Amino acid sequence: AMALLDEMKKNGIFPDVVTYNSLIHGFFVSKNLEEAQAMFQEMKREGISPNTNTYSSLIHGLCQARKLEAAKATFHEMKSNVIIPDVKTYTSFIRGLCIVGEWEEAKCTVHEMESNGISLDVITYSTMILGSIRSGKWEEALGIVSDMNSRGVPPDLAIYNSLIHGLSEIGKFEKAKGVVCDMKSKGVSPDVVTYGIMIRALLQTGHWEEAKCIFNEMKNKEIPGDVITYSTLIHGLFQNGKCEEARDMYYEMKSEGISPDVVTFTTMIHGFCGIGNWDEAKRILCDMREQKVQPDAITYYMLISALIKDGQQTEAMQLLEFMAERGESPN
RNA sequence: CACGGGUGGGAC
Repeated sequence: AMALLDEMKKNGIFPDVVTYNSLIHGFFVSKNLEEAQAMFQEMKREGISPNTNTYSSLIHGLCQARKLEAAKATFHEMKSNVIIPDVKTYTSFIRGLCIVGEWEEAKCTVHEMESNGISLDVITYSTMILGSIRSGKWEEALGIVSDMNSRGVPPDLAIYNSLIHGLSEIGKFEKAKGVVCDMKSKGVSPDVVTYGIMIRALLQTGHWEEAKCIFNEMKNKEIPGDVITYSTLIHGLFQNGKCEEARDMYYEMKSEGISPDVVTFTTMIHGFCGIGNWDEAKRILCDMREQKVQPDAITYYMLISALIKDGQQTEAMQLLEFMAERGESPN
């Protein structure tokens, strides 16, 4: 990108605000914070005035990198240069505040944007909902959802999923179920992710039979499970001591034409090693090899620990060497 | 021109 920039300058095509905005954005997404900021300084040196998008990119990049002080300073600079922030500028900044846990400050910023005549859009609301959940304010999150409904900005699938996920994570599973009912009644259909969240939550709380019911419900709704759904089920069934059921899921997914991936294989092998069923574990390893799925660092870690726990230190060492030979570096 | 949010799986 820099070579191209040089080339254009040499050919007398001078970068404008759009060029610089692209560069700033590009450097931020490639995590080159200093370069991004250098581009901002360069454009100002060259007498090119930053616009709303320039500041939005900077604020977004700085917030993403958790440089909130710098983001605040940039936002301040923007306003003092009378560049008007838009909904995206505000949303990026609000998200940054939420990321670092400055929930009250985030709410103040929302008031500020509203008093400047900028309405929250679905993404701003989404940011606030996630922020409230992460600050432990799940009641506020639910309140924002009802605000959205009354203000004619209905929550989308992403918002419902993040809410259901957040509530499940903090053990508010009944509330999560309530949200699933709400979304259905508002005509937003749960997708494979929604079901995945519910299935995982049920399995983690020991409700494996109910998890299977939900899985059947999704199949009846013609939402086919994918490799993640099956891996979640397999893992959870093993955790619940339902090894036969887990194995059935493995064969079911294969018969559905869904190829197990490295996570599925690792989960299966881990499950069988955990109960000392080495024969089954080996069978899965063979399947994995046949399917040409490469073990990753986690697979090796799991196998090596299983061998050590079984007193097979020599084999564990051999596996470590093998892993290195295969170009997989131990973590 | 570019640009903002969110969503499920494995070892520890």
